[in-house]
Amino acid sequence: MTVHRSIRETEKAVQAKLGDTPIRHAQMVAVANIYRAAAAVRQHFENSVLRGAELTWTSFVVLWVVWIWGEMETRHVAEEAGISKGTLTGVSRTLQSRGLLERNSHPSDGRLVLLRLTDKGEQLMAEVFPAFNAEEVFVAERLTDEECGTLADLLRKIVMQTEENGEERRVALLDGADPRPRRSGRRPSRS
Amino acid sequence: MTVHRSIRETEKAVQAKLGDTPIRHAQMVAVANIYRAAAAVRQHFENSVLRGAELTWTSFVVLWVVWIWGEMETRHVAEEAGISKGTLTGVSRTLQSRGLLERNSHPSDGRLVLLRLTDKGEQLMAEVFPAFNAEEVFVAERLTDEECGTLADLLRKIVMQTEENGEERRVALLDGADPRPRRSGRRPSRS
DNA sequence: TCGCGACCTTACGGACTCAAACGATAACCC
DNA sequence: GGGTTATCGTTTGAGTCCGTAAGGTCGCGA
Repeated sequence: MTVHRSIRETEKAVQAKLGDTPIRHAQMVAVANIYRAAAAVRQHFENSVLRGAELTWTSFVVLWVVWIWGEMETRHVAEEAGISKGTLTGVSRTLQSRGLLERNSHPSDGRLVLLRLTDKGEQLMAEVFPAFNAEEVFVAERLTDEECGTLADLLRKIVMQTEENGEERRVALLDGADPRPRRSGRRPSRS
Repeated sequence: MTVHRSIRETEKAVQAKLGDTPIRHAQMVAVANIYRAAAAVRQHFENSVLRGAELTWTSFVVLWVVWIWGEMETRHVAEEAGISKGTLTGVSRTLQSRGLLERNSHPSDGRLVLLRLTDKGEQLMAEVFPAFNAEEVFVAERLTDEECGTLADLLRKIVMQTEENGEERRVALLDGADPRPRRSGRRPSRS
C-alpha cells in the first residue's frame, strides 16, 4: 500500500508520450481519480465494516436502499443501487436466504415483486450503518464538511451528464455502425 | 436511465430513519456520489470507446499504465492499476495472447517479470487514448477546467487518507479480534 | 550451505456483472 | 372477447474480479 507515482510525474510522462496530440489534462486527471478513489473506498469498506457483517459492497447497498425507502419494487431498487435487474435477483435471493430481506408479490400487479427488510435485516442495518458512516467520516477525514459538499456537487454533475446524455453520445459515436457485441453475455439466438 | 431520487428526498428519508443517531451527512453524500460516478463513468467508457477496441476497463488501465511508464515490473503495474497481482496475471496473459503486450523476465532478478507494449500495443494506444480522452471531456462537460482540478484534488485527499491510514484503521477497528475470513477464496487442503 | 523471505503463477471458490432470452401478467385495441 | 404489445422479474450464458492457498524460483544473509 505505498503511494503511487505522483500526479506531476504522471503528467510529465503523459506529456512526453503525447507531445503533439492535444489532450485535456484536467479532465483526464479528474476521471482517473474518480475511479481510483472509488476503488480505494470500496476496498476499505469491504475490509472493515462490511466484512464483519458478512456483507459485500453490493449487498450492503441493496439493503441500504430498501432500508431507507421501505418496501420497494425490485426495478426501483436495482436502479437506485446502480445494478441490473438480473444482478439484483441473485443478490436479493442471497439476502433472503440469510433472513435479511423479504420478497413479496405485489397485491394488484402480479408482475411486480416487492422487497422489504425483515426485522433481522432492520436490526442489522441499525447496527451496521452507524459503523459504516464512521468509516465514511474516516475516509473523508482530510476534507471539511464544506469540501465534502463541493465534492458531492461536482460528482453529481458528472453523473447527470453521463446519465442524461450518455446514451445519445454513444449512438452518435457509432455513427450508424452496428455496435460491437459485448464479449460476455448470452448470445442472441438465431431464429 | 432516468434520474434517481433527489438528494434532498434521500436526506429526509435518512433523517427519518435515524432521527436520534448522529450521522455525518456531508461525508455520506460525498462517498455515495464517488461510487455512483465511478460506476457511471466506467459504464460509459466500456460501452463507447473500449467496446470498439475489445478492451475492458481493467485491461485498458493496464495497457495505459505500461504505455505511460514504459517497461515495468508486474507488481508495480498491479499497484498502479489498482488490481491484485493475481488478476494482473490473467489480464496480462490475455493481452499478450492478443499481441498487445510482452512479458519478459528480468535480466538480473529471475523472479521478476517485466511488461512492455508491443508495437501493435503502442499503435492501439496511440489510437484509443485520444478517443478515450474525448470521452473524459464528455463526461466532465458540465465542469470547468478549474472545477476538474478541484475535483481531482479533493479525491486525491481521500485516496491518500485511505492508503496511508487505512490499514492501521482496520487493525484498530478489529481491536485484537481476528479478522473474519472472506467467504470466498481457495479452501485450505487438509493433509 | 541452509533457510527465510520476496516474488510470480496456478488453481480454486465465491460473488458479481451484464445482456439476451424467456415466461408470466397487464394493458391496449379492435 | 380475443389478439397483440409492453412491462415485469427471472433464468441463462459468458465473463470479470478478488483473495486465499499452494508451488516454484530466486536473492541474500547467517
